[in-house]
Amino acid sequence: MNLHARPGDGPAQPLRSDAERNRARIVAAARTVFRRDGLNASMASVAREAGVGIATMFRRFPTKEELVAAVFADRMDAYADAVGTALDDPDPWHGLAGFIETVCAMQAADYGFADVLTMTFPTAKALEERRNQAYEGVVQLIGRAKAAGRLREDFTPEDLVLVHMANAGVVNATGDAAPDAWKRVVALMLQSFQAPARGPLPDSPEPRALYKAMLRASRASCAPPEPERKG
Amino acid sequence: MNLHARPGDGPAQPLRSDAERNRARIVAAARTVFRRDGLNASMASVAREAGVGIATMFRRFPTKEELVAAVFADRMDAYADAVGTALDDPDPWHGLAGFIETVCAMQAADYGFADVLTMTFPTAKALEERRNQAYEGVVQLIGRAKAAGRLREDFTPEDLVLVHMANAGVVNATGDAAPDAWKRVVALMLQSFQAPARGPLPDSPEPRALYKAMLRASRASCAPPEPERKG
DNA sequence: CCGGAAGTGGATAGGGCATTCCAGTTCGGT
DNA sequence: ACCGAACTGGAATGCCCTATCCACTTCCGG
Repeated sequence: MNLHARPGDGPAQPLRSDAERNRARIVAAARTVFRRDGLNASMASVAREAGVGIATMFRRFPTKEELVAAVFADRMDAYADAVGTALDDPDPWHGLAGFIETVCAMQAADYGFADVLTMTFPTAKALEERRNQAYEGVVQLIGRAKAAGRLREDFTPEDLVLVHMANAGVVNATGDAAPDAWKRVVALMLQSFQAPARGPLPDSPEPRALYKAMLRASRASCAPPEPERKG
Repeated sequence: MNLHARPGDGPAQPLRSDAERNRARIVAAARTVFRRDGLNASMASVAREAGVGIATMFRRFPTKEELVAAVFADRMDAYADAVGTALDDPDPWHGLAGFIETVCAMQAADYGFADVLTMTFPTAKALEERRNQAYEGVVQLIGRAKAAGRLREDFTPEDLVLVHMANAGVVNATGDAAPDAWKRVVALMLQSFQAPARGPLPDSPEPRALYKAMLRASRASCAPPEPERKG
């Protein structure tokens, strides 16, 4: 699971042992905090949780995006793996449905990841690469499920993102007061994905528009309060 | 539309004319700000938008909940009215579907209202009364649509709240980058609500649990940052 | 075991937000 | 026109957040 992989993961000279230790503590703390509070958690709160000075945070992770990338690398791996598993399923519909359920469960278990799936982080190369990799798998999966006549013909890959957004909404709103509510919503969506379609749908959003939306959201989380606009 | 109705709307002696004018400006400003930024907008930003001193805000609306109640009174009226319209429809399924579309459109047009529909504000009597009134209408509507054999039998009133939460998630995530994405999600959900059901669903959340969730959310928006928990 | 590079945390600047206080202003009945 | 009550805005307090700086500490190769 690449526990020691760092963003650049490259030639940059290795950290001194104590620095490496602190780095790990920071990532672990961030994992906890993001899971609990979502991506809106502050850098400061992560530093506190890690028991480390604020400066240490910023030296190691100058931007929240880098921290997010480090924290969710393994979740993204699991996400990509889940697509692989789905592709291995001899029944493509069963594979797709299982994949969607699995991923939504991951969102329910980690508020931070719920957010991550509705955003895009252009500078987090490794993360986005995994996402694209998963995307390609999903496209295949969709094609096969349609070919098998189990998935409605007008289903698009963008619909998957919409599912993530809707699920994030339910998960965030219900919290642990109704921890299983998302399952019902996801089941409902899955049923309407089945072929034959019960009716036409409004157009799927343009991929570019959706990308813009995801970008906007990540910027809102990772570089917040602008000077405040005036009338 | 009760433009001049105030929360208590009662015997409390009338405001001085200048105070009343400021009050109106505050409510108008809050309407604008909440619509644009959702309920997380700060009291301070509303005061700025209104061009009024901060103290004036707090004297008139000591809690954000009261401001929210004043601002969304008319939206809640429209919400209740929409149920009435739906009940007048000779085709109960058509009525229900139209209602859901209408309300989700209201959410898309007003981020603040999108939030309001996923929260509950115990002290805002008028608001909650309207909500309950709408709720009763919805229960009837559901009954009729089931009786007409058009709505799946396991549909519950709580599902409507889940729709609001999911829709809020989509609306918030897409913003104006993909302003119509919600329509597709809502259409999908509607199709899966149709009878006959395509399969069983996980249980609907308990009404009490859902209430707790909605309460939690409103508290998060109206009385935020607790001291920060420690490890 | 020693010295410099690497690393550390606290202090600090700069900004936002909620909330309270108060000296000055405006309203409106007489 | 007057005067007290009602009302006003800004200043002050206290907290949290991002980001940077810097004097001090720790590591580790020679």
